[in-house]
Amino acid sequence: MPELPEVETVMRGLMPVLSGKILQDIHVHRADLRVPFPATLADLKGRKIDKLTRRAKYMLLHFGEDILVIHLGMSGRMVVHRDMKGHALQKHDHMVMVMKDGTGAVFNDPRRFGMALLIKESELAAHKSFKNLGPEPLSRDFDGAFLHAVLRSKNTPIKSALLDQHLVVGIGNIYACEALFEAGIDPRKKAKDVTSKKSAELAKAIKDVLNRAIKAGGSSLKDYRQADGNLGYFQHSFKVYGRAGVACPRCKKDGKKASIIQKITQAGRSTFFCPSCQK
DNA sequence: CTCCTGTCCTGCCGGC
DNA sequence: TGCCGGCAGGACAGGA
Repeated sequence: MPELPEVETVMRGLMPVLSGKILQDIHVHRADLRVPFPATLADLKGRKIDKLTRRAKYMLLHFGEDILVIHLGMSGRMVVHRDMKGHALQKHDHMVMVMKDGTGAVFNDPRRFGMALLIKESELAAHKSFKNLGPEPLSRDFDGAFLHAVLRSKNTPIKSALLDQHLVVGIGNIYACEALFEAGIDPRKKAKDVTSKKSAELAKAIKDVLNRAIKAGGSSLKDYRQADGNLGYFQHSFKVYGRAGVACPRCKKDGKKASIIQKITQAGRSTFFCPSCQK
């Protein structure tokens, strides 16, 4: 679920409740996620959260040198509460953070694909989850020239390449489909065959689609929620994702007979695209 | 090495 | 209504 825009939205929602605050208590109710919670989370009690940052789809809560890294996996949520005293534990609430001022945040994850890691700031860059990550797509490091350069050696379909966090981070199944539609690129095209010109268009489409999604507060596909519990709105803007069988909005706009959005499987994941607009 | 498949887990939806 | 198969936003190990 959570791709870059959703993680960014959640992090922004957590900031006013967690940043600069003292963590009074942290309870783990269920530690056996797919990656088990570290046993040392309790060491964070009494410590201050200096700041929250994001890298790829990871949220980083900085407790001085110690960083609590949270990944939401497929179904994870972080929900803030203005008053933790009144919070009754919900199903799949695996970790609860209570701040000294009575506010708090709850990590809830039905499928338990999410994770929490405790990493020293000095060891973050060398950590296996971080050391091979590509650039942030919204940074200046990421542009058409960079994208073209990393795609050149890839024999895999462009859609699959966009999901590879070693090339560029933060793009998941939804935004890969949406960006390829926006750039007019066939998801089945080999990454190495994407031209320099098309790479530039794709880089721009990725930035645009991610920025628009962040502005909308993330998508609300299925049960995604912002940190305040509200739904995001970007799902209403999907042009192709989840729209198999529906008329392509671009074909339709051009007044011609609209093509129908197709759904195919690539590398075990669903891909949605317009067979006419995407070449 | 590169690339794809399967797997982890629960919930939900559609079909029968 | 109830059961069951299929599918879901991510990441990574393992095999070809």
